[in-house]
Amino acid sequence: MANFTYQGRLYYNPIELTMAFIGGTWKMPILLALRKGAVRYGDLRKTIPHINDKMLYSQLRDLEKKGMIQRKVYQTKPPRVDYMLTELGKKSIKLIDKINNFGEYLMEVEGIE
Amino acid sequence: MANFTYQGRLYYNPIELTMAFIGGTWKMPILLALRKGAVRYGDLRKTIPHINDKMLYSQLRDLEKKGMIQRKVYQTKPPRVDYMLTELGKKSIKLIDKINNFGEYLMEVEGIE
DNA sequence: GCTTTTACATACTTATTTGTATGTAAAGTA
DNA sequence: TACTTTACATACAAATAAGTATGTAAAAGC
Repeated sequence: MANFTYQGRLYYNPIELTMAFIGGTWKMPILLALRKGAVRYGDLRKTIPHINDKMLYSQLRDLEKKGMIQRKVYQTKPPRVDYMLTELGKKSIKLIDKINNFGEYLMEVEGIE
Repeated sequence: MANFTYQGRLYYNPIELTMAFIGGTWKMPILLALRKGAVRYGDLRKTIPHINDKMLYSQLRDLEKKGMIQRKVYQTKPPRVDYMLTELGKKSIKLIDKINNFGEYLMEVEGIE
């Protein structure tokens, strides 16, 4: 497995690429929040605990750039914007569920509740 | 799902806990390198591309502290130290494979080779 | 006419992660 | 006797990620 670049960054293996798509503190919570269908910006804010505007908007932009989510703007005042998973985004959900499940297993093993 | 702490850090959800165990640039490559059995320190260095001593040793310490790997020291000169997966570490391999597979899928989709 | 709402956007600071350079012990090798 | 090997360890710097504070437009509500 050789190195490769994607969107101007160098990667050493497929794992790093996966993490570019779903890694960091907020991407997986955002993707999970969209699993049932379109959600507006303000509702994402309310649904995802502890997230702030800068993180939400910058991660939404990045997920859009990577083709994981779609943005839909309604020309109303005040504005309304919906976000939804693309096909690629939907494919990531199964993996994110597994990552979440492993975390729950760890909580059990470590006696965390 | 409320917040919780583990080893002195605060977590908001199980995903973050999983990433504490297998996340970062080097933990998954290290764990995969141990999947076939015990490997010595020096061989890990040679097997994992681009890793440096500081990253290897600090991630090994962290993985050990989290119960993912075991360390076995042979009292020889120069020293020999083997690392191997614990049961918990073995359980992580299936998940890491899935993360790797998703990355390979992304490479296909994005036309990276 | 002043405040609120919505969905951002930017500047700046802080925290976390990663990388570089260098050092160590103690025996074996040239 | 000087150099190499092994498995670390530490100080420090650079890079990346995350968080804080503040601002914007334009219409609707009080």
